[in-house]
Amino acid sequence: MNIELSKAFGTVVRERRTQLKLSQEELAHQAGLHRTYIGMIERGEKNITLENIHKISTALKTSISDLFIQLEKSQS
Amino acid sequence: MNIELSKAFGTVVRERRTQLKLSQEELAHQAGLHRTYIGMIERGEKNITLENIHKISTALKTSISDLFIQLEKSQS
DNA sequence: AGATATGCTAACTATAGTATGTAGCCATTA
DNA sequence: TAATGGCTACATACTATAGTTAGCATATCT
Repeated sequence: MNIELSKAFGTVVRERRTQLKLSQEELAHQAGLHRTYIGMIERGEKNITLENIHKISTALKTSISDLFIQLEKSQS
Repeated sequence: MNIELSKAFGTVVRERRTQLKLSQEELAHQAGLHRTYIGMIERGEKNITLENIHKISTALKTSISDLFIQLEKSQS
């Protein structure tokens, strides 16, 4: 599993979540996921699937493409 | 599993692959994945993970964000 | 101290990932 | 006509790991 990519994705999620002043628990609830799972994603410990990427992007009130634009920006 | 989203993603992959005049087998080889797995992805039968999204986008000589921009364009 | 937020471990179960084999379609060539 | 090769669909089946949860620790507030 590509740890770097998952970590970068987790960082983007965390940045967006804190911008919205949401706790992990609040984001988890919005996305229909568990609190500890959101923590794992933000720490890059899981290789997230497309369905959950979508749930999280929706809960963060943005699009999947926007999250990856942010991610790719941070890589360059 | 959100079948619609996976199907839409598969369609984007297939369009891009055929544009590049690659067979499923050639794309699979470029991405380090199996031939039949690419078929499943294109048909939307699997909830693909971030790591494999990345492998496929690289093999398709594009970025993850670009694939989802295409996907979101097709949805609207 | 009590409340809130997050990290981390450990388990379980659901399913993604990998692969083999078969069959079908559509060209091209004999 | 039929035979061959390239490409893809589909049906299993196995094994690796994503997804889900509970519990406890740590840290930072008021």
